[in-house]
Amino acid sequence: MIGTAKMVADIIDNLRRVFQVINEQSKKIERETGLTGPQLWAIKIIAESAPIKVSALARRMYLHPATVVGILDRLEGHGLVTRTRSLEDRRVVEIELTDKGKILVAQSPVVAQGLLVKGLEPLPEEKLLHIAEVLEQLVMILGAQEIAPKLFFSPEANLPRTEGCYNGEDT
Amino acid sequence: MIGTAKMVADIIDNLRRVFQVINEQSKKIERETGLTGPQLWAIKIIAESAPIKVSALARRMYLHPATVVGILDRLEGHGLVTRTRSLEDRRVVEIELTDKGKILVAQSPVVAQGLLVKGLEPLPEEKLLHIAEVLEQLVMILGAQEIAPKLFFSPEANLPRTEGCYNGEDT
DNA sequence: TTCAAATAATTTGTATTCCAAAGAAATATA
DNA sequence: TATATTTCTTTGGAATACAAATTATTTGAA
Repeated sequence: MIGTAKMVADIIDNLRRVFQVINEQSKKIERETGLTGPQLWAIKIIAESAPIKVSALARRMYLHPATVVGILDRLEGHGLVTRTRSLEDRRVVEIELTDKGKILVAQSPVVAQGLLVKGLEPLPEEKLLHIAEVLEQLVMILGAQEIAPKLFFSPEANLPRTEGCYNGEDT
Repeated sequence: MIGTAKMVADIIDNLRRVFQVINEQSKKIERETGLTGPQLWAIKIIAESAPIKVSALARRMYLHPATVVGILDRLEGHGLVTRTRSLEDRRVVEIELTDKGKILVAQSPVVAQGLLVKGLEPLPEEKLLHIAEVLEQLVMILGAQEIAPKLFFSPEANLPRTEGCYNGEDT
């Protein structure tokens, strides 16, 4: 007979393992691309949403704009992104990927997401439904239903210590 | 009819949500205790294993000893830990919690682990078994079976970029 | 129209985390 | 004893992160 306590402990242990693999994958990518976690995180968001404003990027990353400026400096230094003053509103700076940046993003593997996708796809629908249900339940337990999912391989442990200070919308 | 692709995407989204809640909880604790993530992580390990050597602590945290020295400096500055030269081997420094440190650790809530435990415990065994199976499957997919689970609220995204350099055992 | 307020990005200053490399002290081994 | 190893610390450098101040621009109100 398996006790409740033991099962709860097992569940938590396995969740930890999942997280750890994901983080390790992201480290590997860091070594391969030469970019740090936040830099990679930023460039992925830019790839998704270019052209994007500095403030919008900061919001998406849950970081202070000043922090993002530094990250952008480095990405620009690597020739991966460009900054352009908007003609419509010259206070605004629009960030885009260079060709080099696009290639890097395209090449940088999908990390643990890839591992997961590859592992999940071949499973029968029935089993997938199973897994989906369980995760949904975990999310409910954590009261996380309303939180928008973010990128995985982001250094979320480095999230800012205080609440975000930019709450507006894009555009 | 629900497509495979959609279910896979949902699963990954929900994993992200779980991940994020845990990190947010840890941020909250940071604000409450006034300690940063690594500091809290360190002090928790010290609480578990005191007295612990600097090298052992570094190993447990997967950090470079030099990094741990800095963290210890700050914890010592806050009056939370003590450093004592070992009498047996005077190269060794043994770290222990002060009373203040013990109180802090005791008070600092168990974060997302607590949320999970509280949410899981009341579920029927049957359901727990379900969840446990699914997570085990995810772990298998990620090939993470052999990885020892680590603390949750640790800034694992900040793991060292290179392989660990201390491989010995405690004691 | 003019001038104050708000907005957007940046700069400056400070703290922290992280590592590598080099150093000092103690211990172990040849 | 001489050499190597272990243990911790120091030094130096890069990146992340925020707050506060700054600059340029736009918006809005008098």
